Amino acid sequence: MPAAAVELSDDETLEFGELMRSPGFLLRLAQVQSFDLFFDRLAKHGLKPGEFTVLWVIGLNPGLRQGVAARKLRIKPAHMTKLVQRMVTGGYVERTVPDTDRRSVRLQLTQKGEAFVAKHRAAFLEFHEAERLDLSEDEFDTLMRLLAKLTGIEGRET
Amino acid sequence: MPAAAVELSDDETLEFGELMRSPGFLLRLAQVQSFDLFFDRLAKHGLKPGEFTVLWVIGLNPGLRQGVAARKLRIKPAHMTKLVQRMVTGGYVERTVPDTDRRSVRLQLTQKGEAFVAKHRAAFLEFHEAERLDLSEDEFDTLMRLLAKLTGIEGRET
DNA sequence: AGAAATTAGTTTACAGGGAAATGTTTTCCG
DNA sequence: CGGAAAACATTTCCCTGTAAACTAATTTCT
Repeated sequence: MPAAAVELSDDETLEFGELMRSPGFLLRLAQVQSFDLFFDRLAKHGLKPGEFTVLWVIGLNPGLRQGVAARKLRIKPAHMTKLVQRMVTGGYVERTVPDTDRRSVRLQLTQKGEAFVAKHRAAFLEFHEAERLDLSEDEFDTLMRLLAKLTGIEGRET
Repeated sequence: MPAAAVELSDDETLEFGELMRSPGFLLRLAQVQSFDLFFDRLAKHGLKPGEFTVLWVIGLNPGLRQGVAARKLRIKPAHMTKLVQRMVTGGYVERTVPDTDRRSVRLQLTQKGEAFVAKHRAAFLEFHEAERLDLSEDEFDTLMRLLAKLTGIEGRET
């Protein structure tokens, strides 16, 4: 073998090159990490990120149309159907078909659903803090703002 | 019906509440969006984000150990095995089991693999720009920096 | 009004990725 | 040295989420 073995990455340090400028790549990494953390912290409460998010949003927007929720939360309609079915079966959500447009479905929390959200609200909010990892408060705010802008999301008021 | 119908979200505007401060939520939204854009732009080149990323990284780190790649790219070992198998079958990647440690597997691109990466490099880099959407250059840089910090990633030099 | 097109949600059939168990090879340590 | 434990990758099985086709209701066009 020649004198200098090819710059071999036998250690744990990797060259990423332009990947470090790739939003898609970094976003995926960050999201997977955040997901793992979520399970570490909240799985014991019986929370799954998608399901709890949907309950949360229905709670804040009673009478929400199922399709609107799917679009805004970027959940595919087919999947949303299953999610909602599970939540209805579990007794957390109620479906209503309004007379004005009988194609659509409106969602609202049952009392059990309200109670569930209320019960886990604190753990959920606290988790946001954990996710900051070692970002300063400013950095965290900036990150939230940029992600919101990137996704074109806009909540009402706060 | 009573005078003021419950604050009904029959329109398309949604209240997210504290979700707007949830990294996990915003990261997922951003990542799904980025993914969709990737397919819009690059599916015609036959590129899938995961696969191309792996090829890219192997190209930059010849002799990379499969397990290290899995850890760094946050791909589960089981999935990495399948990915690599496909790429070996396709003739893009070569696997070598070194004599010094016959448990491990080292990866490198074949000529075909090199050619493939070279061919699509431009489209891939250009895509990063598209992903900026309407972020300014400063905002984009900041976002990349914060995501890198959040994930604790570090490439060698730039 | 009545056919055509659009919108909403569901069903079915399938692919992608994950957890757990397995088969090897290597390291640790008495 | 030799057996236990660890490291690495693969295989098997399962679950989540997706695409595509479908049913039902509503709107549009003439």
